[in-house]
Amino acid sequence: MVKSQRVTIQDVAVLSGLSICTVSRALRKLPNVSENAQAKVSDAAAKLGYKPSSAASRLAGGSTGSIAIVAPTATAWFFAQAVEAAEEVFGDSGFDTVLVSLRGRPSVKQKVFGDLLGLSQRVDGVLLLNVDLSESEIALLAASGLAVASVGMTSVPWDNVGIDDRHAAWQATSHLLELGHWDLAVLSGRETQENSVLTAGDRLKGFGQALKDHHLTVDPDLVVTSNSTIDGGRKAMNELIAHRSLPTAVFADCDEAAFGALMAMREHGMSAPKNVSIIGIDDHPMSWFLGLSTVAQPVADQGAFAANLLVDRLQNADALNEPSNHFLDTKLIERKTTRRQR
Amino acid sequence: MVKSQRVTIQDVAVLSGLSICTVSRALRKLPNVSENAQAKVSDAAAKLGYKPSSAASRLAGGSTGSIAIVAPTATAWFFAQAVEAAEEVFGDSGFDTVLVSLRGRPSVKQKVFGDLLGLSQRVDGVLLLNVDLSESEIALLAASGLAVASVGMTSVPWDNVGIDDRHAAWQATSHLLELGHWDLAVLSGRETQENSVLTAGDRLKGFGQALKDHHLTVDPDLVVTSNSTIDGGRKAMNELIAHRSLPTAVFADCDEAAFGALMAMREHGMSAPKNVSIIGIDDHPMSWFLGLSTVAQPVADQGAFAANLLVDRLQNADALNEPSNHFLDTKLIERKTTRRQR
DNA sequence: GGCAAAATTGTAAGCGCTTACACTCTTCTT
DNA sequence: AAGAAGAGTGTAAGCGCTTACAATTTTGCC
Repeated sequence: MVKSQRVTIQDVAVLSGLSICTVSRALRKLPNVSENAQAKVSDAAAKLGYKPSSAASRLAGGSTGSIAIVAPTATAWFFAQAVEAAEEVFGDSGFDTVLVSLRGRPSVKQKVFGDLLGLSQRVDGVLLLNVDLSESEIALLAASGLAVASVGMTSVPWDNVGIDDRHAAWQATSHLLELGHWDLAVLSGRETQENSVLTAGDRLKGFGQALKDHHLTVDPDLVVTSNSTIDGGRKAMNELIAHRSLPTAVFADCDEAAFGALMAMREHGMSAPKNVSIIGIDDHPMSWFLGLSTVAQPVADQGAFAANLLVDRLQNADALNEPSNHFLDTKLIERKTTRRQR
Repeated sequence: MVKSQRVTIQDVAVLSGLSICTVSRALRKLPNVSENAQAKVSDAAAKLGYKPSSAASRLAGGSTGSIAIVAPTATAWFFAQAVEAAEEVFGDSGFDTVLVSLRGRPSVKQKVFGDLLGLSQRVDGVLLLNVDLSESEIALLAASGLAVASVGMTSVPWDNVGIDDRHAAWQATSHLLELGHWDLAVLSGRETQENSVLTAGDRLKGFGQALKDHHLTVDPDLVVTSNSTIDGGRKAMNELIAHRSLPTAVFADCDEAAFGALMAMREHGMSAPKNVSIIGIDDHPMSWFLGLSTVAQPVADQGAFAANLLVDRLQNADALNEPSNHFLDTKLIERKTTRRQR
């Protein structure tokens, strides 16, 4: 069954009584192969347990059968989720998944251009998750010949899927406003090169828009910038409590920051929604646990969707349709950290 | 700088004025290359920005330059952490990381033997994270010619690193006992084929050992089996509260189960440590947030350590030392969910 | 029925690298 | 000082696959 000696295309050719060339074409389901030949080849291949050598295939100009996923990190909930979903799609489509975690190093560029354009020899395509790329980097990638797709990126010349961050923030903020809150603070993620939280800006805009829709204006003193982490949220909330005025409600632009805020409150003997209402964005599994109101975004779906788009491009290289940009729906989930302001 | 035309070994050979063969050897730092030649080659390669083609290398019998990480899932905190740590080590050593997530499918075997032994053509080595393998599968893998290392597996014929699960459970349980608790329940992870919680059995033993050391015996009615998830822990705790007797302290064999237990208590108007003391194992980032007492295990370290072991094997194929088994230290972290029983 | 066009299949030349093996030079031996 | 042993280098034969292009068979049509 499991042969120690490699089964090559040659063996299949001999068994099926056809030439290597025909076998190669049949295996890849190229046109100009008779049904007869096709059948013979499939049979022979199955009987022999033939598996093409990706190395040979690649070397000869074919595909590598693998796709790279590039993410800022693999540990954060969002990315772990998206990576796994994408990996599943790739696996099911017969691709190996090569994981590249940037880990917030300064060598992002080097990774992308040293390895990634170096990667172009090893993978057929790249799935970018929230990677912060410069104009020129985008251009280079687009010209690399690699199939590219992304999650959570905007104005890129390839398929992208994400959520409407402005809208999500608007939803969260509007919820607060509709509960009668008008004194709002926002915990806004920093837009850094390193951590590539590309979404923070849009979310802040959505917050502003919601206020505007209710004829309110943003109080700059209640916009506190923080890292999109538990600790970042905690520090930001402490800042708010200690050095600024306490609003009646807080919009954290991601759930992890909201957790931190919750924690900071607890440290000051306060709790939500008793003293302050709090809402986040994400619907992290812990949010349910903590009763955090939030705007849910489909994470695995985004990864899977983008992965499918990429696989489609790879498999139907002929259909050269325009790059598409998809927005998945977000949904307000009201739990226990927000309540009506009396 | 970035050439569109591939730089091959041939180019390096020409520039350095040596033959392809010598270049190949110099590049791989094989013996029988003069320092002079070595220097010329390095220079030329650097000047040209030469990167070997892994496909060609592989095809010609060399290495693929990539390593597979096989894990039951990539999303769980433990695995995400370990995967990232290992990926970093591999990346730094010049290897690509191929991620294979089993996702608890019934096709584990197929993955491992269809793909993985299929993978043997695509990777140089495999890092197994807590994968539940049968005897014969282990044997096959060991005979595959692939370099193998693992995290959290026992009695395998390759390098392994993990924690002493019995001891960790013993530490957690002893903590409870020393606080004066003698009426203990345990939330024990199920040992399933699918989820491959290989550690549950050992942890249960450690629990029993601690009791024994204090001249107590395990009450079967207070051993409740659950999935190692938040929801699993919640259900288990509910079971305890609703249908069995309530102990004064609970040892959950992982932090996530402890979270669920905490939640179940809250649903019944109880809290830790007021009504029941609770301790877990892991030191999940949320544990700090929730004040959960626990036994910390170094997760990233385990991944990195095992990854290094694997890379060493690959790079020093000559040093054929025995497979080693390493246990990393675990540490009791006392927080707020455990207190002295009066 | 005969010939061009279309469909199918085969031939052979690589892809970029590794590696046995052959070949030069250097060093040691004795 | 001559031959053996070794160090350093080059030659050439693949690894298993893809792909022009050539060869062959089939089909369609006047």
